Amino acid sequence: MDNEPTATKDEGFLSRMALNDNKAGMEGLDRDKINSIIMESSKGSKFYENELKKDQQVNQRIEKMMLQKARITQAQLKKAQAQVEKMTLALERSRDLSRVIVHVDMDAFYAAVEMRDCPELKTKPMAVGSMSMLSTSNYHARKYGVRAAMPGFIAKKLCSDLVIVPPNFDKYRAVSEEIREIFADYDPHFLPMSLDEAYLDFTEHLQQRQAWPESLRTHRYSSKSITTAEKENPTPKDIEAKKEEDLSPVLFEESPGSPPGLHGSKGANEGSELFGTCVEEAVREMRFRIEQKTTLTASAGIAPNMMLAKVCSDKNKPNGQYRLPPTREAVMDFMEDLPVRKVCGIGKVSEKMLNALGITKCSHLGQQMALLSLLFSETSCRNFMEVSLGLGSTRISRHEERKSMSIERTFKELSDAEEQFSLCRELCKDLAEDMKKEGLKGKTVSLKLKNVNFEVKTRAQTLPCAVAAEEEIFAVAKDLLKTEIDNEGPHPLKLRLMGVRMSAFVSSEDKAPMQKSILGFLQSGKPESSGSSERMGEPSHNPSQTSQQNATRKEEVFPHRRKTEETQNGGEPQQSFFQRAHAKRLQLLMSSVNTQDEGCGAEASGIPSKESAAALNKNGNLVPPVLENKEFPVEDRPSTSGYEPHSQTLICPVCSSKVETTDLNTFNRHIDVCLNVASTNPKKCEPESVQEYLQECRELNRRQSEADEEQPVSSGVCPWGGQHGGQIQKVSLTQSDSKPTTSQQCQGKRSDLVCPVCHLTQETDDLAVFNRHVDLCLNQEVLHELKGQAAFSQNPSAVKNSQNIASGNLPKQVSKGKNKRRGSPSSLPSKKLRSLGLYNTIDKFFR
DNA sequence: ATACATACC
DNA sequence: TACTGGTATGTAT
Repeated sequence: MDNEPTATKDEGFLSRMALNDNKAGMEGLDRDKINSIIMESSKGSKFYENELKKDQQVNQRIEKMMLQKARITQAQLKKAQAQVEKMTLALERSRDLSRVIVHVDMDAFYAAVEMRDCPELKTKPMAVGSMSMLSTSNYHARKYGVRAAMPGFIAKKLCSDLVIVPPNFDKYRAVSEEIREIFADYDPHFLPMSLDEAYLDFTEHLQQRQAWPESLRTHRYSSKSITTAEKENPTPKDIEAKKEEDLSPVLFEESPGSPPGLHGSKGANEGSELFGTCVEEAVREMRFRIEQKTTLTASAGIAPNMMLAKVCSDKNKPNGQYRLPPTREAVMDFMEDLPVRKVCGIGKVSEKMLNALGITKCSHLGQQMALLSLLFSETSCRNFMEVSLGLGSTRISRHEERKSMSIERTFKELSDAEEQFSLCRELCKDLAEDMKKEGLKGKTVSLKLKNVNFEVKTRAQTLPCAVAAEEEIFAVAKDLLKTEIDNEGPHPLKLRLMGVRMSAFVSSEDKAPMQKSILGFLQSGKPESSGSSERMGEPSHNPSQTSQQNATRKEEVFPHRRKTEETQNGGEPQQSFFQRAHAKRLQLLMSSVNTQDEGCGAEASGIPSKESAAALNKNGNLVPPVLENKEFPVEDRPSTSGYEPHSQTLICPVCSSKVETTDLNTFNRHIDVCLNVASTNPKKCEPESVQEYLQECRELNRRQSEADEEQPVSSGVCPWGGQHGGQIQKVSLTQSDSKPTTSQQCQGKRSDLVCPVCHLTQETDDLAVFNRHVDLCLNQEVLHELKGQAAFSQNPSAVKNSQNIASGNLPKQVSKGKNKRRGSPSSLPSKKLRSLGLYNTIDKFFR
């Protein structure tokens, strides 16, 4: 009594820790005893503590929800009710009972495979997995509460006789192939959910099946299953018996199975069985064939949609099937008492939250929709509503493209930074391998860390260009990791898991080169006159040239980007110079990052990759970070732009993405990563080369400074106004003095527009004129870079004050950085070097 | 876009 | 001794 609070807490907590007898069949277990063993085994562990913590968080979420609920007025509820009813009607109208969806699920798959291949196991409680984690258990073991996702050492406490078999995934895959062959006979478009599970649309099959002769519906008992029997000439009856003998041990004695009456060989030849034409017969036939082929049993659910089929397949598991008739009434009856937890997608947490609202059965969902609509997100609500009505997908579609690929590893305890980095590299290597296998390239790299207290952290960075190579991934991952290590201050990160994930894959078309656009741009040959109207993503209007080198490159350049731009701009180039500059940087990045054949390799477009990769580095350094400004069209820059002093979002000058931090170190690290990625190269530069190169750069920089003095740069007005030859301007959070005031922006009475490319002040108030200038600068840069010219000898003639673009242009930086990284400074044309001027940048790279 | 949580197998 | 690994998606910022 006095420890009532504790008891209460434990009570709720049990829902998290305790075994879930909800999904699998373990009725009549000594649940309390099992739970107490589980708790005993867990208590005090880091894992347990973390689970407790998570549970508290859920409780808080629930509290918050309850508070929200308390604040709901009758009027709100009434209004919500009206909407819910409308919605319900609409959903009801969409109800489609015409499809026959089947969900098939192998019984205790991994365990069953192992038992099949090792008969001694059949009589024992066993599980597949390790002392740390089990992936499946057989039905003997389940009686003890041993189940999937339970650590083996706890399972051992529940059942000391438990045999733990390490997994043989190759074997499971092979079996999976076998059953999938059968699935395909019933639905060639079946949707596999895992090795042992799939959705099938039986609708078509059933239509055809009606006309099938018996011969097509007759299936022999395979010799395989008989092999295990001792009989030489088994009769069907013997086989039935044998089946019971051989397979039942896998299952509970009280296994529902198929009704014996349905089995048998009525009307069939000896050693074979005839199946009818109805759904149930067809599904039973499929399961029969699976069993004959693999000696493993499957369970199935038959229903008008996927959600229901899934629940149904669980109903008579193991080795059974359940059909829900396709009538609204049957469906609604079925949902009536169905616990919400049974529904796919409603897990522990959702269940707990719903329970807190008194919702335990699916019918409650329907009754409480008005309330739910005020407490949950639209997506959740919609889902709840569909569930309550027994609705679900009626068409199964093969999964589209994968969205991410990842690898993670759990290990003992890793606190040494060096080891962490090398582990990280390992992961990147393996991931890169996997990516290569599927020919994927992604833009987002995520790092996942779990410390010894089981606290999980993820850190991600999105690049402007898709990458796939180990080095490219590692460049990002290692920096994310470094940031975390640094953030941990003097203490080491004590990790138990590390993972790396790639996502934001480019679609296959997008993998095609973007640099073609640069080429096309070049080839279009009229940069001056049409510079500002020739968008970066625009494909060449005269595809004539590059074809030899780019035989494989299609002229579909930058497809999705172009689409976007056209949509937004109505085909007219109305981007701000920032947008255009961004596009340009992207292109440069694309051509420099991917120095390999595929993707947007520079070589493919005829740009020597050495030079282009360098461009990246320089690029990044040249362009100082910018405070965020979402809109940014110069023409109508809102007064609330990122120029406001209080703005705290920084924009990376390299990748142009927002960096959500106010920590300048973090921000700078981000920039480092971008730069590193761009210039990724496993090889280190030789020291002499480096020295030599730096020397040259300093020299150039000196000359440049002199030149700059003749063309003073208005300081700081333009966020890109890198006055120091492109050194990265460490952003200070108090930049108010360097930002134009609102009134300046609005009144436009200023002559302080600075070209972000050439860094020269443009004496014009006319934004159109200014934009034209920037266009020309950008175009010229690209042109000259691609033509291998060292510096711009010409200036956009249309705009005054545009001479001497040399010091800060992006392409030159590209050349420089890359060369440096490649460790082949000698190959760097001195002309190019001359145009660099940014030894600080270089320095940074070499440090 | 990023971080974190939930869910499923 | 010991509580996974891979993917998708939802929620919140």
